Amino acid sequence: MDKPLRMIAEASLRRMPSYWRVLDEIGNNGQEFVSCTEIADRFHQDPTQVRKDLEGAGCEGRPRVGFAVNETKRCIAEFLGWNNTHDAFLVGAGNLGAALAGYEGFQPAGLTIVAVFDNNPEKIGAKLAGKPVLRVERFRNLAQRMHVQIGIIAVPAHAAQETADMMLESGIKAIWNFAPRKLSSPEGVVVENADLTPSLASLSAKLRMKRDQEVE
Amino acid sequence: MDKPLRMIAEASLRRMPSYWRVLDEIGNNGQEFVSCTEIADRFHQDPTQVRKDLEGAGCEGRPRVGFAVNETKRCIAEFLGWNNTHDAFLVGAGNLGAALAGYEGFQPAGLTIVAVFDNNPEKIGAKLAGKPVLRVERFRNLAQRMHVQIGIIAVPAHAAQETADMMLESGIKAIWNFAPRKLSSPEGVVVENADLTPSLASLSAKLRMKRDQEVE
DNA sequence: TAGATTGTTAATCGATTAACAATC
DNA sequence: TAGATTGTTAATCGATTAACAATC
Repeated sequence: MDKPLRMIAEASLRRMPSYWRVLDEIGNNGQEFVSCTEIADRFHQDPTQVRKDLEGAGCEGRPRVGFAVNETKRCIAEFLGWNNTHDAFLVGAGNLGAALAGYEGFQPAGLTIVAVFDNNPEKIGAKLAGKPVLRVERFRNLAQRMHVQIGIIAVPAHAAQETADMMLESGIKAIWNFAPRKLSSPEGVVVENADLTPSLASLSAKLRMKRDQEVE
Repeated sequence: MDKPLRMIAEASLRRMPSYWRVLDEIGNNGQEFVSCTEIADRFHQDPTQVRKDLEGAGCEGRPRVGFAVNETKRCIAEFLGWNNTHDAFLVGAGNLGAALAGYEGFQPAGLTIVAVFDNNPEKIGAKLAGKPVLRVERFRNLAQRMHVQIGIIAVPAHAAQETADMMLESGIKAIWNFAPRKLSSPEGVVVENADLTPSLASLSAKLRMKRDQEVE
């Protein structure tokens, strides 16, 4: 707010939730202050990196004392935009959609999936994790009326791009894409890919390398 | 196999599945050769990076002609360990577990979830996406008998570490962790975190920055 | 004051990008 | 041959890590 919004590194940004979680745990133990070293130790990470990351988020500590646990939690949440609650629409009522609709871990982030959309008549009208499943044709109208800004894509890969296009036409500002496909989208729209395939590739390649080493 | 196994960058590794997918598409169009530039254009990426990545995976192209589509697909699959099929055990039969058990996108990677484990008596004995749900106490014995090397964690955060410990005692060599918590594990074990929180943090922080900019 | 920890600047490291030579 | 594209080495860029000054 008072500080100029410097561009912070993507990698740094992605470490923030871990910091938040550690602070949450430490706070629940009744501890009021914590040093970067203590935070870093929990992940076998460099204390300097923690300090830099927190600085980037605009959090301030006190020399000799450390960072105030609750204040720093608030600061991270503020930085990540987790203090404003976000309503989101989810498209795709399959297995993955069901998991996302029912997942409770998004709560600290203030993310609430308020409705699910699908084009399968058998699913429409039912509930998914307590949320109504609606005809995908209703997305646009409802998104505009409710000022929903986040769209979550959990459809098969071949339908991902058209779903994204539809979302953008509906005024969606940010897309969280779980389909294994890169989306093309206009400049200025926030697109975050949550495709699991890179993670699986890393796992299996490392497992293979390990095996190859053992054979040698 | 013939080449020394150089350490390849993590980021490069994670780009491999996209290359494989593009090659798959191009191959299905009947095209036999493809240049790095053509691959790169699909992601608005640098052609040099594609070339470097493929080189790192041990794939070879032909000057003036490009990379042979099918050969390069095979090369990437080989590099990622996708030619050997992997059986995996999944622990946690909740929403997320159901999504993973039913997800078909793991097939190109040769990953098959053969059994699901849980400690909730109501779930045990049922099927999840066609796979049997078993008592978690049976994990160890079955894993050793079936030589299963990959364990997938889809339990709540507070149970993640004990699940990991149990897996490692059972001889599991690689853990794919979907719980939002870093795991501590001995050197040499492959642990890949698929926690969604960093992805969500990136999304919401960027959305907030965008909004802040518009206000100015 | 002394000492611990932050804040900040400098050095290192690695990944990405650019340049150019090799090749079919 | 000429030209397109690979293969490879060099330059740039950015992120991580180290060093040290500032501060309570």
